[in-house]
Amino acid sequence: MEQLSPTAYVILGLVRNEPRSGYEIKAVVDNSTRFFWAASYGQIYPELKNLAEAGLIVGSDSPTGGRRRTVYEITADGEEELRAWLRQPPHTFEMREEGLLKLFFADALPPGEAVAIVRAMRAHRLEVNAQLRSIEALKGEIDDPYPMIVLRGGIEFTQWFADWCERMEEEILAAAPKERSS
Amino acid sequence: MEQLSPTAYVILGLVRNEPRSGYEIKAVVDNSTRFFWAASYGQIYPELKNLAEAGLIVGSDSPTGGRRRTVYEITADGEEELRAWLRQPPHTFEMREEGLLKLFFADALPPGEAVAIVRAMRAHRLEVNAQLRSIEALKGEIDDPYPMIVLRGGIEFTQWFADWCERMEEEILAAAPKERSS
DNA sequence: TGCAGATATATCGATCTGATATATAGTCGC
DNA sequence: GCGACTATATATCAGATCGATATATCTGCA
Repeated sequence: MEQLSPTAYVILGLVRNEPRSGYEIKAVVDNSTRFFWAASYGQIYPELKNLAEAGLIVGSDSPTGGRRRTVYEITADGEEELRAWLRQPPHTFEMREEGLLKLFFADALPPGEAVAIVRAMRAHRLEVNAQLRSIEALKGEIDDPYPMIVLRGGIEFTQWFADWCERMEEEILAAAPKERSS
Repeated sequence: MEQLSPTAYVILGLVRNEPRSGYEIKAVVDNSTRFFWAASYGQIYPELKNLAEAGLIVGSDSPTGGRRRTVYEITADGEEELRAWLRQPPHTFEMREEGLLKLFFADALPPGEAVAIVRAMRAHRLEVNAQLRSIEALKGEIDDPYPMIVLRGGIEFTQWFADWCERMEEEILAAAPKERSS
Protein backbone atom coordinates (compact mmCIF):
# COMPACT_ATOMS: atom_id res chain seq x y z
CA MET A 1 0.00 0.00 0.00
CA GLU A 2 1.28 3.42 -0.93
CA GLN A 3 1.53 6.37 1.36
CA LEU A 4 -1.73 7.48 2.94
CA SER A 5 -2.62 11.16 2.92
CA PRO A 6 -2.72 13.08 6.20
CA THR A 7 -6.48 13.27 5.81
CA ALA A 8 -6.59 9.48 5.95
CA TYR A 9 -4.94 9.68 9.36
CA VAL A 10 -7.48 12.24 10.52
CA ILE A 11 -10.10 9.59 9.83
CA LEU A 12 -8.10 6.82 11.47
CA GLY A 13 -7.60 8.96 14.55
CA LEU A 14 -11.26 9.92 14.77
CA VAL A 15 -12.64 6.38 14.52
CA ARG A 16 -10.05 5.04 16.96
CA ASN A 17 -12.12 5.25 20.11
CA GLU A 18 -15.64 5.08 18.77
CA PRO A 19 -17.32 4.03 15.53
CA ARG A 20 -18.43 6.97 13.42
CA SER A 21 -20.16 7.68 10.12
CA GLY A 22 -18.69 9.93 7.44
CA TYR A 23 -21.14 12.61 8.41
CA GLU A 24 -20.08 12.44 12.05
CA ILE A 25 -16.41 12.59 11.08
CA LYS A 26 -17.05 15.77 9.13
CA ALA A 27 -18.93 17.27 12.06
CA VAL A 28 -16.16 16.39 14.53
CA VAL A 29 -13.49 17.80 12.21
CA ASP A 30 -15.44 21.05 11.92
CA ASN A 31 -15.46 21.35 15.68
CA SER A 32 -11.91 20.31 16.41
CA THR A 33 -9.18 19.96 13.80
CA ARG A 34 -10.72 22.45 11.38
CA PHE A 35 -8.43 25.34 12.15
CA PHE A 36 -5.25 23.39 11.44
CA TRP A 37 -6.56 20.59 9.24
CA ALA A 38 -9.89 20.76 7.44
CA ALA A 39 -11.60 17.98 5.52
CA SER A 40 -14.54 17.96 3.11
CA TYR A 41 -17.05 15.27 2.18
CA GLY A 42 -15.29 15.02 -1.14
CA GLN A 43 -12.31 13.64 0.71
CA ILE A 44 -13.92 11.81 3.56
CA TYR A 45 -16.25 9.43 1.72
CA PRO A 46 -13.74 8.20 -0.87
CA GLU A 47 -11.09 7.90 1.83
CA LEU A 48 -13.37 5.80 4.03
CA LYS A 49 -13.67 3.37 1.13
CA ASN A 50 -9.93 3.28 0.57
CA LEU A 51 -9.21 2.67 4.22
CA ALA A 52 -11.84 -0.06 4.43
CA GLU A 53 -10.42 -1.70 1.32
CA ALA A 54 -6.95 -1.57 2.85
CA GLY A 55 -8.28 -3.23 6.00
CA LEU A 56 -7.41 -0.33 8.29
CA ILE A 57 -11.04 0.31 9.21
CA VAL A 58 -14.19 -1.79 8.96
CA GLY A 59 -17.62 -0.47 8.15
CA SER A 60 -20.89 -1.88 9.39
CA ASP A 61 -24.46 -0.98 8.51
CA SER A 62 -26.18 0.93 11.25
CA PRO A 63 -29.32 2.42 9.73
CA THR A 64 -31.50 4.94 11.54
CA GLY A 65 -35.02 3.99 10.58
CA GLY A 66 -35.17 3.81 6.80
CA ARG A 67 -32.04 5.82 6.23
CA ARG A 68 -28.95 3.84 5.44
CA ARG A 69 -25.90 4.63 7.51
CA THR A 70 -22.47 3.07 7.71
CA VAL A 71 -20.28 3.49 10.73
CA TYR A 72 -16.60 2.65 10.67
CA GLU A 73 -14.24 1.50 13.36
CA ILE A 74 -10.51 1.00 13.39
CA THR A 75 -8.81 -2.40 13.04
CA ALA A 76 -5.60 -3.58 14.72
CA ASP A 77 -3.77 -2.85 11.45
CA GLY A 78 -5.28 0.62 11.43
CA GLU A 79 -4.06 1.32 14.95
CA GLU A 80 -0.60 0.18 13.99
CA GLU A 81 -0.64 2.37 10.87
CA LEU A 82 -1.76 5.36 12.94
CA ARG A 83 1.03 4.92 15.48
CA ALA A 84 3.63 4.48 12.74
CA TRP A 85 2.50 7.76 11.19
CA LEU A 86 2.57 9.56 14.54
CA ARG A 87 6.22 8.58 14.91
CA GLN A 88 7.23 10.04 11.54
CA PRO A 89 8.33 13.68 11.50
CA PRO A 90 5.57 15.92 10.11
CA HIS A 91 5.91 17.10 6.50
CA THR A 92 3.12 19.51 5.75
CA PHE A 93 3.09 23.10 6.97
CA GLU A 94 0.97 25.50 5.02
CA MET A 95 -0.76 28.75 5.55
CA ARG A 96 -2.99 30.58 3.12
CA GLU A 97 -3.98 33.91 4.52
CA GLU A 98 -5.51 36.21 1.94
CA GLY A 99 -5.35 39.16 4.32
CA LEU A 100 -1.55 38.99 4.55
CA LEU A 101 -1.44 38.76 0.77
CA LYS A 102 -3.46 41.96 0.49
CA LEU A 103 -1.33 43.68 3.07
CA PHE A 104 1.74 42.63 1.09
CA PHE A 105 0.42 44.50 -1.96
CA ALA A 106 -1.16 47.36 -0.04
CA ASP A 107 1.21 49.86 -1.65
CA ALA A 108 -1.04 49.71 -4.72
CA LEU A 109 -3.72 51.49 -2.68
CA PRO A 110 -3.75 55.15 -1.66
CA PRO A 111 -2.15 55.67 1.76
CA GLY A 112 -4.56 55.05 4.61
CA GLU A 113 -6.48 52.22 3.02
CA ALA A 114 -4.03 49.59 4.22
CA VAL A 115 -5.48 50.04 7.69
CA ALA A 116 -8.76 48.55 6.52
CA ILE A 117 -6.93 45.35 5.60
CA VAL A 118 -5.40 44.80 9.03
CA ARG A 119 -8.70 45.73 10.65
CA ALA A 120 -10.51 43.09 8.63
CA MET A 121 -7.87 40.49 9.51
CA ARG A 122 -8.11 41.35 13.16
CA ALA A 123 -11.90 41.12 13.16
CA HIS A 124 -11.77 37.72 11.52
CA ARG A 125 -9.20 36.35 13.95
CA LEU A 126 -11.21 37.56 16.92
CA GLU A 127 -14.24 35.81 15.47
CA VAL A 128 -12.36 32.52 15.20
CA ASN A 129 -10.97 33.10 18.67
CA ALA A 130 -14.50 33.41 20.04
CA GLN A 131 -15.57 30.22 18.26
CA LEU A 132 -12.65 28.29 19.71
CA ARG A 133 -13.37 29.65 23.16
CA SER A 134 -16.96 28.50 22.96
CA ILE A 135 -15.76 25.04 21.93
CA GLU A 136 -13.37 25.06 24.88
CA ALA A 137 -16.19 26.04 27.23
CA LEU A 138 -18.34 23.05 26.37
CA LYS A 139 -15.62 20.44 26.65
CA GLY A 140 -15.85 18.75 29.99
CA GLU A 141 -13.20 16.78 31.77
CA ILE A 142 -11.62 14.26 29.43
CA ASP A 143 -8.75 11.93 30.12
CA ASP A 144 -7.13 12.57 26.72
CA PRO A 145 -5.34 15.91 27.24
CA TYR A 146 -3.96 16.43 23.74
CA PRO A 147 -7.02 17.78 21.90
CA MET A 148 -7.37 20.37 24.64
CA ILE A 149 -3.72 21.37 24.34
CA VAL A 150 -4.18 21.91 20.62
CA LEU A 151 -7.45 23.78 21.11
CA ARG A 152 -5.87 26.13 23.65
CA GLY A 153 -2.99 26.59 21.22
CA GLY A 154 -5.51 27.72 18.62
CA ILE A 155 -7.01 30.17 21.06
CA GLU A 156 -3.62 31.60 21.94
CA PHE A 157 -2.61 31.80 18.30
CA THR A 158 -5.70 33.64 17.09
CA GLN A 159 -5.34 36.04 20.00
CA TRP A 160 -1.68 36.62 19.18
CA PHE A 161 -2.55 37.27 15.55
CA ALA A 162 -5.29 39.72 16.48
CA ASP A 163 -2.86 41.57 18.74
CA TRP A 164 -0.28 41.68 15.97
CA CYS A 165 -2.88 43.23 13.66
CA GLU A 166 -3.59 45.86 16.27
CA ARG A 167 0.09 46.70 16.57
CA MET A 168 0.43 46.91 12.79
CA GLU A 169 -2.58 49.19 12.61
CA GLU A 170 -0.84 51.62 14.95
CA GLU A 171 2.41 51.32 13.05
CA ILE A 172 0.76 52.01 9.70
CA LEU A 173 -1.20 54.93 11.09
CA ALA A 174 1.96 56.40 12.58
CA ALA A 175 3.68 56.18 9.19
CA ALA A 176 0.72 57.62 7.25
CA PRO A 177 -0.78 60.34 9.44
CA LYS A 178 -3.12 61.62 6.72
CA GLU A 179 -5.55 58.75 7.26
CA ARG A 180 -9.10 59.99 7.57
CA SER A 181 -11.07 58.83 10.58
CA SER A 182 -13.61 56.11 9.76
CA MET B 1 -15.10 37.90 -16.51
CA GLU B 2 -15.63 35.62 -13.57
CA GLN B 3 -13.87 35.87 -10.25
CA LEU B 4 -10.08 35.56 -10.40
CA SER B 5 -8.33 33.29 -7.92
CA PRO B 6 -6.14 34.86 -5.23
CA THR B 7 -3.13 33.41 -7.03
CA ALA B 8 -4.05 35.52 -10.06
CA TYR B 9 -3.71 38.57 -7.84
CA VAL B 10 -0.33 37.42 -6.60
CA ILE B 11 0.77 37.56 -10.23
CA LEU B 12 -0.88 40.91 -10.85
CA GLY B 13 0.81 42.32 -7.75
CA LEU B 14 4.22 40.98 -8.70
CA VAL B 15 4.25 42.32 -12.26
CA ARG B 16 2.91 45.67 -11.17
CA ASN B 17 6.20 47.51 -10.82
CA GLU B 18 8.46 45.55 -13.16
CA PRO B 19 7.98 43.08 -16.00
CA ARG B 20 8.69 39.48 -14.99
CA SER B 21 8.73 36.01 -16.49
CA GLY B 22 6.84 33.08 -15.00
CA TYR B 23 10.10 31.71 -13.68
CA GLU B 24 10.92 34.96 -11.95
CA ILE B 25 7.46 35.16 -10.43
CA LYS B 26 7.91 31.71 -8.94
CA ALA B 27 11.33 32.70 -7.56
CA VAL B 28 9.97 35.90 -6.01
CA VAL B 29 7.03 34.05 -4.47
CA ASP B 30 9.42 31.52 -2.94
CA ASN B 31 11.33 34.34 -1.30
CA SER B 32 8.44 36.46 -0.16
CA THR B 33 4.81 35.36 -0.07
CA ARG B 34 5.61 31.66 0.24
CA PHE B 35 4.92 31.36 3.95
CA PHE B 36 1.39 32.73 3.69
CA TRP B 37 0.61 32.14 0.01
CA ALA B 38 2.56 29.67 -2.13
CA ALA B 39 2.29 29.20 -5.88
CA SER B 40 3.56 26.49 -8.20
CA TYR B 41 4.42 26.49 -11.90
CA GLY B 42 1.27 24.50 -12.48
CA GLN B 43 -0.69 27.56 -11.43
CA ILE B 44 1.54 30.35 -12.63
CA TYR B 45 1.91 29.51 -16.33
CA PRO B 46 -1.76 28.83 -17.05
CA GLU B 47 -2.75 31.86 -15.00
CA LEU B 48 -0.38 34.10 -16.96
CA LYS B 49 -2.20 33.04 -20.12
CA ASN B 50 -5.61 33.68 -18.58
CA LEU B 51 -4.60 37.11 -17.37
CA ALA B 52 -3.08 38.02 -20.72
CA GLU B 53 -6.22 36.84 -22.49
CA ALA B 54 -8.32 38.95 -20.14
CA GLY B 55 -6.17 41.96 -20.95
CA LEU B 56 -4.97 42.46 -17.36
CA ILE B 57 -1.33 41.84 -18.27
CA VAL B 58 0.59 41.89 -21.56
CA GLY B 59 3.43 39.56 -22.47
CA SER B 60 6.35 40.41 -24.70
CA ASP B 61 9.16 38.23 -26.02
CA SER B 62 12.44 38.87 -24.31
CA PRO B 63 14.75 35.98 -25.18
CA THR B 64 18.12 35.43 -23.55
CA GLY B 65 20.37 34.21 -26.33
CA GLY B 66 18.61 31.31 -28.01
CA ARG B 67 16.25 30.62 -25.13
CA ARG B 68 12.76 31.94 -25.50
CA ARG B 69 11.41 33.98 -22.65
CA THR B 70 8.22 35.95 -22.18
CA VAL B 71 7.96 38.73 -19.64
CA TYR B 72 4.65 40.18 -18.56
CA GLU B 73 3.67 43.58 -17.32
CA ILE B 74 0.44 44.92 -15.92
CA THR B 75 -2.07 46.97 -17.91
CA ALA B 76 -4.24 49.80 -16.68
CA ASP B 77 -7.16 47.35 -16.44
CA GLY B 78 -4.94 45.03 -14.41
CA GLU B 79 -4.07 47.79 -11.96
CA GLU B 80 -7.72 48.61 -11.57
CA GLU B 81 -8.57 44.94 -11.00
CA LEU B 82 -5.83 44.65 -8.39
CA ARG B 83 -7.03 47.68 -6.47
CA ALA B 84 -10.63 46.48 -6.58
CA TRP B 85 -9.53 43.14 -5.09
CA LEU B 86 -7.48 44.85 -2.38
CA ARG B 87 -10.61 46.69 -1.28
CA GLN B 88 -12.66 43.51 -0.89
CA PRO B 89 -12.58 41.80 2.51
CA PRO B 90 -10.33 38.71 2.45
CA HIS B 91 -12.03 35.31 2.22
CA THR B 92 -9.40 32.62 2.52
CA PHE B 93 -7.79 31.67 5.82
CA GLU B 94 -6.30 28.23 5.98
CA MET B 95 -3.69 26.44 7.95
CA ARG B 96 -2.50 22.90 7.41
CA GLU B 97 -0.06 21.92 10.10
CA GLU B 98 0.61 18.21 10.25
CA GLY B 99 2.45 18.55 13.55
CA LEU B 100 -0.65 19.89 15.31
CA LEU B 101 -2.62 17.05 13.78
CA LYS B 102 -0.20 14.52 15.25
CA LEU B 103 -0.24 16.24 18.60
CA PHE B 104 -4.03 16.10 18.52
CA PHE B 105 -3.88 12.30 18.23
CA ALA B 106 -0.84 11.83 20.46
CA ASP B 107 -2.90 9.88 22.97
CA ALA B 108 -2.53 6.88 20.65
CA LEU B 109 1.17 6.79 21.52
CA PRO B 110 2.71 5.64 24.79
CA PRO B 111 3.17 8.52 27.25
CA GLY B 112 6.35 10.45 26.62
CA GLU B 113 6.40 10.17 22.86
CA ALA B 114 4.21 13.23 22.41
CA VAL B 115 7.21 15.34 23.36
CA ALA B 116 8.97 14.29 20.16
CA ILE B 117 6.12 15.79 18.17
CA VAL B 118 6.32 19.24 19.73
CA ARG B 119 10.10 19.13 19.48
CA ALA B 120 9.91 18.43 15.75
CA MET B 121 7.40 21.25 15.30
CA ARG B 122 9.61 23.64 17.21
CA ALA B 123 12.69 22.70 15.20
CA HIS B 124 10.84 23.27 11.97
CA ARG B 125 9.49 26.64 13.01
CA LEU B 126 12.93 27.79 14.09
CA GLU B 127 14.26 26.73 10.72
CA VAL B 128 11.66 28.80 8.90
CA ASN B 129 12.33 31.65 11.30
CA ALA B 130 16.03 31.59 10.37
CA GLN B 131 15.16 31.59 6.66
CA LEU B 132 12.88 34.59 7.06
CA ARG B 133 15.53 36.42 9.08
CA SER B 134 18.09 35.86 6.36
CA ILE B 135 15.64 37.24 3.80
CA GLU B 136 15.08 40.24 6.05
CA ALA B 137 18.84 40.79 6.33
CA LEU B 138 19.36 41.11 2.60
CA LYS B 139 16.50 43.51 1.97
CA GLY B 140 17.84 47.03 1.74
CA GLU B 141 15.95 50.25 2.09
CA ILE B 142 12.79 50.17 0.00
CA ASP B 143 10.09 52.77 -0.19
CA ASP B 144 7.28 50.18 -0.17
CA PRO B 145 7.00 49.30 3.54
CA TYR B 146 4.31 46.61 3.32
CA PRO B 147 6.33 43.58 2.23
CA MET B 148 8.67 44.25 5.14
CA ILE B 149 5.77 44.51 7.58
CA VAL B 150 4.51 41.13 6.41
CA LEU B 151 7.99 39.60 6.51
CA ARG B 152 8.55 40.80 10.08
CA GLY B 153 5.12 39.42 10.94
CA GLY B 154 6.27 36.04 9.65
CA ILE B 155 9.39 36.23 11.78
CA GLU B 156 7.39 37.12 14.87
CA PHE B 157 4.85 34.40 14.18
CA THR B 158 7.35 31.58 13.71
CA GLN B 159 9.11 32.72 16.86
CA TRP B 160 5.85 32.77 18.77
CA PHE B 161 5.00 29.29 17.53
CA ALA B 162 8.41 27.94 18.52
CA ASP B 163 8.00 29.41 21.98
CA TRP B 164 4.55 27.87 22.29
CA CYS B 165 6.04 24.48 21.41
CA GLU B 166 8.61 24.95 24.13
CA ARG B 167 5.92 25.75 26.69
CA MET B 168 3.88 22.73 25.60
CA GLU B 169 6.94 20.52 25.90
CA GLU B 170 7.30 21.55 29.52
CA GLU B 171 3.59 21.11 30.16
CA ILE B 172 3.56 17.62 28.67
CA LEU B 173 6.68 16.60 30.56
CA ALA B 174 5.18 17.88 33.80
CA ALA B 175 2.07 15.78 33.21
CA ALA B 176 4.00 12.63 32.19
CA PRO B 177 7.06 12.51 34.40
CA LYS B 178 8.10 9.03 33.26
CA GLU B 179 9.59 10.37 30.03
CA ARG B 180 13.09 9.05 29.44
CA SER B 181 15.80 11.61 28.76
CA SER B 182 16.77 11.78 25.08
C1' DT C 1 -50.02 18.79 8.83
C1' DG C 2 -46.27 21.14 7.24
C1' DC C 3 -41.85 22.73 7.27
C1' DA C 4 -37.27 23.81 8.97
C1' DG C 5 -33.19 21.82 10.30
C1' DA C 6 -30.26 17.81 11.20
C1' DT C 7 -28.52 13.42 9.43
C1' DA C 8 -26.39 10.84 5.64
C1' DT C 9 -24.12 9.90 1.32
C1' DA C 10 -22.42 11.23 -3.10
C1' DT C 11 -20.52 13.94 -6.89
C1' DC C 12 -18.24 17.57 -9.63
C1' DG C 13 -15.64 21.52 -11.44
C1' DA C 14 -11.98 24.23 -10.09
C1' DT C 15 -7.84 24.90 -7.61
C1' DC C 16 -3.49 23.61 -6.14
C1' DT C 17 0.73 20.64 -5.13
C1' DG C 18 4.75 18.25 -6.19
C1' DA C 19 7.08 15.93 -9.35
C1' DT C 20 8.81 15.45 -13.65
C1' DA C 21 10.27 16.52 -18.56
C1' DT C 22 12.74 19.25 -21.81
C1' DA C 23 15.97 22.80 -23.28
C1' DT C 24 19.29 26.34 -23.16
C1' DA C 25 22.71 29.47 -20.73
C1' DG C 26 26.34 30.46 -17.68
C1' DT C 27 30.21 29.15 -14.65
C1' DC C 28 33.92 26.67 -12.76
C1' DG C 29 37.67 23.43 -12.61
C1' DC C 30 40.83 20.87 -15.15
C1' DG D 1 37.68 23.13 -24.83
C1' DC D 2 35.45 19.48 -22.19
C1' DG D 3 32.46 17.89 -18.52
C1' DA D 4 29.83 18.81 -14.55
C1' DC D 5 26.96 21.60 -12.36
C1' DT D 6 23.66 25.13 -11.53
C1' DA D 7 20.34 28.58 -13.05
C1' DT D 8 16.87 30.00 -16.29
C1' DA D 9 12.58 28.97 -18.69
C1' DT D 10 8.32 26.69 -19.94
C1' DA D 11 5.10 22.94 -19.70
C1' DT D 12 2.37 19.04 -18.07
C1' DC D 13 0.03 15.63 -15.13
C1' DA D 14 -1.71 12.68 -11.34
C1' DG D 15 -3.56 13.21 -7.17
C1' DA D 16 -5.26 16.04 -3.16
C1' DT D 17 -8.54 19.25 -1.80
C1' DC D 18 -12.38 22.76 -1.68
C1' DG D 19 -16.85 24.42 -1.96
C1' DA D 20 -21.01 23.81 -3.65
C1' DT D 21 -24.70 21.17 -4.79
C1' DA D 22 -28.05 17.11 -5.18
C1' DT D 23 -30.83 13.70 -3.10
C1' DA D 24 -33.12 11.42 0.71
C1' DT D 25 -34.76 10.57 5.24
C1' DC D 26 -35.55 11.71 10.02
C1' DT D 27 -36.87 14.78 14.10
C1' DG D 28 -39.00 18.39 16.43
C1' DC D 29 -42.10 21.89 16.74
C1' DA D 30 -45.63 25.26 15.65
